[in-house]
Amino acid sequence: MGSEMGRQRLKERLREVRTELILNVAEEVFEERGYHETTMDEIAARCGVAKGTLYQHFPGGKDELITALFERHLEQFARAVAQAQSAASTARGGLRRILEYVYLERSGLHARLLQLLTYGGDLRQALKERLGPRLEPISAAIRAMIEQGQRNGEFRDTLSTDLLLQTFMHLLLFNKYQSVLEREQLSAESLVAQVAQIFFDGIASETSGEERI
Amino acid sequence: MGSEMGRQRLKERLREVRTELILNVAEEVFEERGYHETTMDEIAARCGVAKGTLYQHFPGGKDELITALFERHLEQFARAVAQAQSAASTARGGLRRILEYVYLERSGLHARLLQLLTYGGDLRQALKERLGPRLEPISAAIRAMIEQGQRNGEFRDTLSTDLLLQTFMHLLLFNKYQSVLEREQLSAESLVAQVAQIFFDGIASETSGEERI
Amino acid sequence: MGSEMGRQRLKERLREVRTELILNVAEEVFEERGYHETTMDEIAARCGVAKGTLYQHFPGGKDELITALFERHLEQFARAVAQAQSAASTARGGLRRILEYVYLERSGLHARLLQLLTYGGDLRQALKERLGPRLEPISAAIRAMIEQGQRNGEFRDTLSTDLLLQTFMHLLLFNKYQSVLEREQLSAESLVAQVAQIFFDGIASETSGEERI
Amino acid sequence: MGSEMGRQRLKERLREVRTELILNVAEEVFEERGYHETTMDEIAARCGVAKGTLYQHFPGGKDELITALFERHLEQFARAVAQAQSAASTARGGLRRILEYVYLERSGLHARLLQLLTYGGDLRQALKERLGPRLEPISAAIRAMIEQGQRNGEFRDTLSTDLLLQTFMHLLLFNKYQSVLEREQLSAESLVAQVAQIFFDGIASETSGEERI
DNA sequence: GATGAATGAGGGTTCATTCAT
DNA sequence: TATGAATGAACCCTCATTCAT
Repeated sequence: MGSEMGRQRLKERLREVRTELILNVAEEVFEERGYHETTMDEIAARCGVAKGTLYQHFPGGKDELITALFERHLEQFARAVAQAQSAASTARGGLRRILEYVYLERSGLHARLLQLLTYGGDLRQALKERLGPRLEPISAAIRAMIEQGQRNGEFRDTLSTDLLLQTFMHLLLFNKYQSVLEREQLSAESLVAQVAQIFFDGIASETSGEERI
Repeated sequence: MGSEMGRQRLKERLREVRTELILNVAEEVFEERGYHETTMDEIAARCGVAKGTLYQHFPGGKDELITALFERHLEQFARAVAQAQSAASTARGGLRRILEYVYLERSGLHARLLQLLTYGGDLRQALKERLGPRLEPISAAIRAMIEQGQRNGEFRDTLSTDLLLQTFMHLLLFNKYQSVLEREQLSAESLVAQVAQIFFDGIASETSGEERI
Repeated sequence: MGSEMGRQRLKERLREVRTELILNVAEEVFEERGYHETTMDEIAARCGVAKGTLYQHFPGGKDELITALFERHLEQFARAVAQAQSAASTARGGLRRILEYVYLERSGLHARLLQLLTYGGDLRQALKERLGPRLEPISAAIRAMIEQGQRNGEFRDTLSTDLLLQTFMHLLLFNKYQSVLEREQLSAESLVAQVAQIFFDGIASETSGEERI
Repeated sequence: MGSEMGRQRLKERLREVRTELILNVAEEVFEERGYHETTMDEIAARCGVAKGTLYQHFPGGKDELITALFERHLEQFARAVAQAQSAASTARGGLRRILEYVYLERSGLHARLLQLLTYGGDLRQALKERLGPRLEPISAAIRAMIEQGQRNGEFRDTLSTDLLLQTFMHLLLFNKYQSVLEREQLSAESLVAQVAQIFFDGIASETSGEERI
C-alpha cells in the first residue's frame, strides 16, 4: 500500500534526521571538550536519546563518531578545494578562496577537528591511521596549486613546496585567531585578508628591504 | 664526618638523577601518546621503576608531571626570548633568533608540549588554568618585540599585532615541519631560514605585485 | 499501551529491587567488616553484580552507600522515637519503648551502624559531618523525654540531663549484648527488661542502702 | 672498660626512650584518626624519625604498634583492677574504684583504644583475635567482683551477671562523656559520681516506685 | 641502628560497550 | 529500533613494608 511505503519513508527520514542530530551534537561536544574528555553519556544526554541509540547509529562507537565527523568535514573541504581550483585563474586566487572558505564559512569546529588530526593531540594512533589517508588527496590538490604558482612565477620557487603546503595548512586551523577576533573586534573578512597578506607578502613593510636567506 | 656528608650528597644526587630520568621518560611518552593516552604504568615501566616511585617524586601524579615538564620548557623558552630581546638590534632580528632557538636547539618535544598548551587538544581545563599564566609573560615579551617593529617601521602597522603574535607563536610549534625535513632533506638551518622568509617577506615573488587588503 | 506501561513499571521495579539488594548486602558487609575493611569488590561479588553496577545505583560510591544506610536507619529510628513519645504517658514508658524497639525489632546491624556514628571508630571526618546533623533532632527528642521525666519527678533531677542522654544512647548500641544473649540464653525480652531495670533502678538491691554523690 | 659499659647502657636507654616516644606519638595519632586513617608516615613524621625506624622498634609494623598500645593499657588496667579488688571491702566499692581509675587517671585515649577492641570499629579480624584473650582475665576479675556482690546481697541477683559485666565495661569507655564534661562543665569527679549512681541506683527518683521486670 | 627511597599489591572510580526488554 | 541497566577492563593513586646505604 502507499501508506505503507509512506510510513517506511517517514521512518527512514526520521532515522536520518536523528543520525544528523547525533553528529551535530557530537561535534559540539568534541569541540567543547576534546576527544577524551567527551563521554558517550554526555552526547546521548544532550541529544535527548539513550546511550544505546548512539551505537545503533554508529556501531563503531566513539571512534566511528569522530571518524564520521572528520569525513564530513573533509568531504566539504575537498569540494571547496576543488571549486577554488577550478574557479580561480591564479594560484594566489585559488589559495585565497580556500582561506576564505575556512575562515568565513566554517565554524571553529572545523579547525578544532582538523587540528586533532594534524597535531594529533592525543588521538588514538589507530584513528590517525584511519583518517590520515583521507586528508592526502586534498593536500595533494593544494600542493598542486602551490607548485603551479611556483612554476608560473607567482610564488618564489626557492621555497620548499612541502614547507609552503604545511604552512598553508596550518593557517587553516588557527582556531586561536578567534581570540584575536574577540580582542580586536576584527571582522572575519578583515582577518582572512590579513592572514592572506602575511602569507603572500610577509609582514615586512615594503620599504624594509631585502630578505637574507 | 666527610664520608657521612658524601654519602648524603650521593643519595641526594641519585634522587635528582632519578627525578630527571622520570621527567625525561615522561616527556617522551607524553610526546608519543599525548596526555590521555599516557598511563602512569607505562612511564613507570619505561623508567624501570615501580609506579609508586613516580608518586614519590611527583606527589601530584600525572598532572604534576606534565606541569613540571611545561614549566621546564617555559623556563628555557623564557630565557631564550629574553636573550633574543636584549641581543638583537632589530625586531626582525630578535624574532628570528627565537625561531632559530626553537628550530635548532629544541627537539620536537618542545613544540609538542607548547602545542598542548596553545591548542589545548583535550588537556584538562584545570591544567590550562594553571599553565596559561606561565606563558603570558613570554607572549607579552614577544608581543612587545612585534609592536616595536611596527612602530619603527620594520613591520607593517596595518596588521593586527595580536594576529602577528598568534601567527608567530604558531610558527614555533610546527612540529610537522619535521616531516618536511625528512621528505625534502632540508637542513634545519635552511628550514628556519625559509620559515623566517615566509613570515617576514611572504611567499610572493618580488615581481608578483601588490597586496590587497 | 498497557503492556508498554507494564514493561516500564517492571523495569523500574527491578531496579528498585536491585538497589535494595545492594543496600542490604552492603549493610551486611559493613556490619561484618567495618567501613575500611569493606571493599566495593566484596559488596559487588556478594551481590552477584559487577562493580560498576554499584556506581550506577550509588554514584557517590562507598560514601554514598554508607550514608544511605545510615539514613535508612535513622529514619526508622526517628519514627520509632516519635511513636514512643506520643504513645507513652510517662517518660519512663517512652524510653522503655525505644529500648524495646531497638532490642526487639532492629537487628544488631542497626546498633553497629549507630555505633560507627556515635563512636566514630575511624569513619571519615567528612562522613561524620554529613551524618551528625541527622542524628541531632532524634537525640533532641529523647533529651526532651528525659527532661520531662526529671521535671515531673520520675527521674532524679540531680543527674545531668546530658549524661543521662548519653547513657541512654549507649544502651541502644550494646551490640555486645548479643554475646550475653548467646551465652546465657536470655530471651531478647528478658534482656531489654533487665537493661531497663539497670537504667531506671540501678543494680543495687533495694535493701542495699543510700547512694553517695 | 667502664666507659664502654656506660656507653652501652646509654645506648640502650636511648633506645628505650625512643621506643616510648614512638608509642606515645602513635597513641596520639591513633586516638585522633582511628586505626585506618592513621599512616605510618604520619607517626614517623610526628616522632621526628624515619619511617624505617618504626619498623626497627616494632618489626610487626602497624599491627604490632597498636597491639603494644593495647597491651600497655591492658596491663595498667589489670593492675588497677587487682588493686581495686584487694583494697575495697565491698563489691560496690571495688567497682567504683575501677570507674574512678578510668575516669580520673586515664585520658580519653584509653577509652578510645578499649573501644576499638570492644566494638571492633573496623579493626582487622586478626587483631581482634590477638587482643581479645588479653582482655579476658581482666573481665573475669571484674565478673568475680560482680558475682560476689550478687552473692552477698549488694546487687540484685535477678540480673544476669554477664549483662552487668557488659554494662559496666561499657561505662568504662564512654568517651563521649567528654562532651558532657565540656557542655555542662561537670568536674570529672562529679561525672564519675553520677555515672556510679546511675549504675548502682538507677535513674528513678527514690519515690518513683517499683520496677517491673 | 637509622634512614628514606623504592616497592607493588590493592582499592575506588570511570566509562565505552553490550544486550535483554 | 530505542532503551538504559549491567558490565568489567583499565586507570590513578595510597600506603604498609622492605632494604641498600
